[in-house]
Amino acid sequence: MCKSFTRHVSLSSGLLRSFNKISGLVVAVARKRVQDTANNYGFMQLNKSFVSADDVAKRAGVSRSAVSRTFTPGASVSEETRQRVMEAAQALGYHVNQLARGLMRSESGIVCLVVSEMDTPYRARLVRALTHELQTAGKIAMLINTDRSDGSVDTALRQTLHYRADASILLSGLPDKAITRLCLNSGQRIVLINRDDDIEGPFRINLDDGQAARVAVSAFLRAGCRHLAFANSDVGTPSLMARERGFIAAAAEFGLEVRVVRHGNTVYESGRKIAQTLFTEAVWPDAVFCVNDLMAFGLMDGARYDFGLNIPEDLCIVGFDDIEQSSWTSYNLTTFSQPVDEIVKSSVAWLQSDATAGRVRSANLHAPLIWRKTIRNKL
Amino acid sequence: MCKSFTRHVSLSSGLLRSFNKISGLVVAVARKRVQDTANNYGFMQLNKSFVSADDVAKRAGVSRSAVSRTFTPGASVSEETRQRVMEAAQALGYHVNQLARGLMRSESGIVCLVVSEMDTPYRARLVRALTHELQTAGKIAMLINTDRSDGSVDTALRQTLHYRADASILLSGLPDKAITRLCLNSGQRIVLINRDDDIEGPFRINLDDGQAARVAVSAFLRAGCRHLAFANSDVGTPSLMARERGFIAAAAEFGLEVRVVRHGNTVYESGRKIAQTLFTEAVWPDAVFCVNDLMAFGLMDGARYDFGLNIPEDLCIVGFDDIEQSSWTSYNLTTFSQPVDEIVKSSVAWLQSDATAGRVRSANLHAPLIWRKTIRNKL
DNA sequence: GAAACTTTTGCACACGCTTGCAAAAAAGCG
DNA sequence: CGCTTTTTTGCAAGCGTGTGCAAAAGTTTC
Repeated sequence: MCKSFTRHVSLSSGLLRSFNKISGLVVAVARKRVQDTANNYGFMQLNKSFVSADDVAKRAGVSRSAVSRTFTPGASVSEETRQRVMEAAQALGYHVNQLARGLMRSESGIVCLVVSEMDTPYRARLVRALTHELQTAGKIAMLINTDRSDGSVDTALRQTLHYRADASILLSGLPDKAITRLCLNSGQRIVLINRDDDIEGPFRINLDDGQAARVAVSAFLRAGCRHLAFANSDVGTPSLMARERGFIAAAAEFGLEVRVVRHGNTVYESGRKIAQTLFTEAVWPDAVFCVNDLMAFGLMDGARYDFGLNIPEDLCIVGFDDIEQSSWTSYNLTTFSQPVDEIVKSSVAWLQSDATAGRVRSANLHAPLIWRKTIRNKL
Repeated sequence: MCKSFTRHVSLSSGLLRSFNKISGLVVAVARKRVQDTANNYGFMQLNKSFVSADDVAKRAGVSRSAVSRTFTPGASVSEETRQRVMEAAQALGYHVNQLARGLMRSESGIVCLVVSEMDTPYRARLVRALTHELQTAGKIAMLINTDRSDGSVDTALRQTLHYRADASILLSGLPDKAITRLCLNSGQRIVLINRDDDIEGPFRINLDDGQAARVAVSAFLRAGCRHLAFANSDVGTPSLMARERGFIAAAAEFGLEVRVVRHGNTVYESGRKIAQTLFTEAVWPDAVFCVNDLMAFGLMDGARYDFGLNIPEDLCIVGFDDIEQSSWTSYNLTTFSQPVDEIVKSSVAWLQSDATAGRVRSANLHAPLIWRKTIRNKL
């Protein structure tokens, strides 16, 4: 309200400003007094709501440009004024307003992570690694949760436009092509992780799912398994379907059929359900490739506790992701490892690469098999 | 570079703008051509890098204020102009620049989540729920990872100032008091989740750890346990220490001593290690309160696979957090449930509450015990 | 149809910052 | 010391938005 008051006083900009600051100061002191009446914070209250470069300039006795240059790497400032500015900034608790800076420069430094079900172990790990890497690259992550159903990815991408994000990284869902193009036209860069599609423009990171599936088949065969099954979710994500196709194809090369069961999401419960399906049929599988570790755990628990099977003696299992729980002794799951570090590094590297170069369009990474205890050595 | 060129052409603002737009268009087309030479995107290239309210105004034949008011809820615009504006905005792909809006209004709509080890199941769940709730409240979450060691929380809080966040929610770590005060003075609101401290100003959410510990003790006693142990990490987080103190005190009321073991972080491995410590001693505990579910799993696996114990016959266990894995059959852990929904709701509600009211300072929530299978019924 | 009132609209300034430009200061040089 | 070259500095315009104010347009009332 003191703001609106200063509005219709017609003074020179300088006078108005200092008046504004003084009245702001009064408010701050008053507010503080309510909170801790006992203490005497007289000195600390010198900063108003948010300290601006103007304030620092005034205190250091230099122009605002000097302040700006002090905080702009590579700008021309003499060592002396830089010192003075830094000192004043320190005293006042000044921080460059990135919002305003982003307004002038074309980049905001913001990168949006678009992700649903982010408490899934694999996703959580990815988000952690991404935020870390982005931070060390001088960027900051905005997290957009697309859990709710209403065309959420598109809404999310629109959000990224609101905040003028430099880039968006999609860990889940696929946007409408029109929206994608809108983002690209707005100068935004887009990274798709494990969600292959045919849109031109985004950087796509994928794993060699087919290759992994082949490795799984030969591992099962070496263990003497003959009845292969594949546990998938029924959402039909491209990378999951690629694993399924690869597995079936590789098995076919050895003249084996694959019992495919698809159910629900890629979660523990689904694996559990699939175990019930598989082991109430006439012929039981002796090897199951689970499209994801969580489903593998559900399947293992189902096999063990509902049907009394021993793993790996009666049943061999392979998962995918190598989440932390896979190394827990209760599961000790043989699984394919998501190269999280590589994914993250290549994403951020691409974001920082020269926009005009535009050579690289995608990365294909390898997921190595981590051997633990859910595939027996021999028959 | 075409930008820098327009800079030293001295034209009227209007002309300069349209020139800028045209040259931007040329660049966009050129860039696009490289990508998909086959297609003809002639029409779609009409939008330059980022569409501004000016562009929309020009196209709709109204003033820029009209555009602004159209996108400002509760502003005075006639239905007719609103229509025209919306139409133009749609056609051009206009999105309000929240950065600029945040510059004018005092609030940016940004809320920072400060968190380390965010791939921990409990933290991940909290982050997911928080981002969701913030979004439905019209705010957006910025994620700040404080994994690296260098005074990271303080650095993080400084980051939140850079982006003029309206608020920060701390899920891990505790900031220096000076920094906290700086944030508060800058008009930022702070929420501390499960990290009690004595700073005046932030909103603090805590659980009744002492009460939970008492419940655990009586549950163990009812099961006939007599040798109580407490598995803690050695980082000394306040809430963890509160659980420890509460457990010891409650046991003391029944004349029982507690064997306390502290080790490492609150992770699986630490629980595993603690099992090795406990079961290589002369007298074995028959009940262990683990400060967190992850440690409980490690301890269970250690007890089962390293020492051949049966749970709950030989050993009763209680955890804390009720993460998803606790309900998996391999563990089936009896544990205290973090009231994530309540935590999230009360945080966001406080953020939206009137700043000047300032009545509420903290919330104390209840963590109910979820009964599963790691405490036996009777002796 | 004029007066009184309400709604809508455009102008212009402000938000906090960057940056090109030209003037001022400092440094180098013969 | 004067001249040239380099570095530093302040000015002012601009980024894209919100909003008070007053003028314009529309509406009601008598």
